[in-house]
Amino acid sequence: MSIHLTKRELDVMSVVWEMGSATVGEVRDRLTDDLAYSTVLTVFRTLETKGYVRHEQEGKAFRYHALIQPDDAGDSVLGRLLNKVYQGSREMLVTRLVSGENVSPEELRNIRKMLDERLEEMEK
Amino acid sequence: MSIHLTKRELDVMSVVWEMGSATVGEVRDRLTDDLAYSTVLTVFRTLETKGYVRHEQEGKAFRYHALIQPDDAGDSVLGRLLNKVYQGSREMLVTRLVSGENVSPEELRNIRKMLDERLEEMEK
DNA sequence: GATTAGCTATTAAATAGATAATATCAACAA
DNA sequence: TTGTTGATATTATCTATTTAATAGCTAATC
Repeated sequence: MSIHLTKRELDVMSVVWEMGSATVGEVRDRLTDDLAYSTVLTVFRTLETKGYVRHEQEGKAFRYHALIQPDDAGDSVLGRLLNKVYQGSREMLVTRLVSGENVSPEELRNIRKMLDERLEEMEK
Repeated sequence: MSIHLTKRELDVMSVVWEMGSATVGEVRDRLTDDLAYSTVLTVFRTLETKGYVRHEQEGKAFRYHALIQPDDAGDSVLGRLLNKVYQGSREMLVTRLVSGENVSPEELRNIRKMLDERLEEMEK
């Protein structure tokens, strides 16, 4: 059972992940698109129905907490991207990922270091 | 203007990219889901309307060719994944990408090599 | 010339997703 | 008590997406 989030659901989950938890109002304030209060509420309710968030009362408002982690939501997207767009080649995917202008050498070195560590791990 | 493909559109484009070009029947045969001929045709027609493929007559059938490349379609997904799921951290994304069991050391080394080359390129 | 095979074209309909108006409710203030 | 405020709950609407039935066309075949 892989996790599927629609575009809007991802927008909302993203804020929840970033903030740790969030209310409808907080999410609404952070979204670039200007959505109605009830719109954001509706998204939260479907997320709750799907079991991806839970809420607790906080004053008169609800505070929502994530029940899934970013990786859980990312895997299905990443898998589809890898297979359908990059024909299963992780190298092609990463090549594209680091091909932009605004990618710093530090970031590249960090990624390389991570790979080194993972390779060492594998050879044990 | 970023390119957006729906799930089904991506399924179809994926076959076209892989084969170089494809007819409705060829795509239909390669999809894991068993769709009606007219269903695949409809997807091709919307892809053509959007300007993502063109067709030429081949015998009595149409042969479709891609007018967009995998990278073009991948960028919007990759960007959203990077920002909404991994909070902009390419390292986190790549870490997850290479964390599966079925990732070979060769693939990791190839990715590392690609990063080396890119780093050298940047320092020039 | 009628039939069949293999297509494309047209049209319809069901489902999913996005958006928000309006109703309701509870707490606090006047 | 009676608004007013700031939430949630309900309900509706619109658009996008997916799927496919069926109609129509053309070339080969009987």
